Amino acid sequence: MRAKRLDRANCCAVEATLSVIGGVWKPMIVYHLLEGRKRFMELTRLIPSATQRMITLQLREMEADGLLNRHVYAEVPPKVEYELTEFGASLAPVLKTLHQWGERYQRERYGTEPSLGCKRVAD
Amino acid sequence: MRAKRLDRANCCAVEATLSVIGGVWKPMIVYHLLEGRKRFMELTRLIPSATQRMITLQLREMEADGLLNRHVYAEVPPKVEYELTEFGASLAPVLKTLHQWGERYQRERYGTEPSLGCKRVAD
DNA sequence: ACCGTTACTATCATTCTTGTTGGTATGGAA
DNA sequence: TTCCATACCAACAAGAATGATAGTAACGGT
Repeated sequence: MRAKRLDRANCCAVEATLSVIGGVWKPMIVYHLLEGRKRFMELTRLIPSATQRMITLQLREMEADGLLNRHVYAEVPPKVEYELTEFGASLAPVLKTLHQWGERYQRERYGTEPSLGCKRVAD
Repeated sequence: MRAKRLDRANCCAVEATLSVIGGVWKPMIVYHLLEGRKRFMELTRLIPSATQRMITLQLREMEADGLLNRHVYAEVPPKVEYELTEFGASLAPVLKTLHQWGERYQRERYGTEPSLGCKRVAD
């Protein structure tokens, strides 16, 4: 990823995309948010392999990239919801492409059957 | 990328693909090899921002993933050529998809014109 | 009165990734 | 004869990403 010293504006467009959805969690976050807006805690429960800290950091970056909006409710305990923008939702076909190639890779290299649970992406 | 502790065989297919072409250099290597087989030194000159060490490491991983073949000539000074497999070449449409989304991202977020030099991917 | 809940932030420790440097063998050029 | 070129590898250093842990405020439930 090395997002730090990458010039997103002028690098190759392929790199730009990878800097936006590369990594392990951003695709998962997008995937879950394609279902609808979700609270922070919901996301952490949907992605138990990620720490809260990571989810927070990824959400911040995605917000800065215009992929999602943050809806803060002035309540206690706090309530914050995240929702994909139209732009963020436009990643769906990109994820689909990545998913299809990945399935071929897993089949040819490992003889693995595609894992379930990515229905929104696979369709 | 954190390739280390990722189970490529059983993880989500999206992750699998990202583990194979994620990062800054693998897409560039694939891109240049789509033009035809190339020697090691050619690649380092085509991708001057990467150190030789990185190119070597990336090539090794890509070979292990079945994306390319290594042709070693028993000569001195050494001569080694790298060539995409059919499987590796099947990444072209994936790169294209990433490239197209990246262009939109750069246009909408930064008003940047698409950078030249990715013709083989852009078509 | 006490505890759990939420959506974080801040700090440190650990692990991963990348860079830097130096070395190798030998044939051909200068 | 000395130097360069090639395709690396090994060792160490620096830098970046991630994990673990603790803390916050105020409300509802027991």
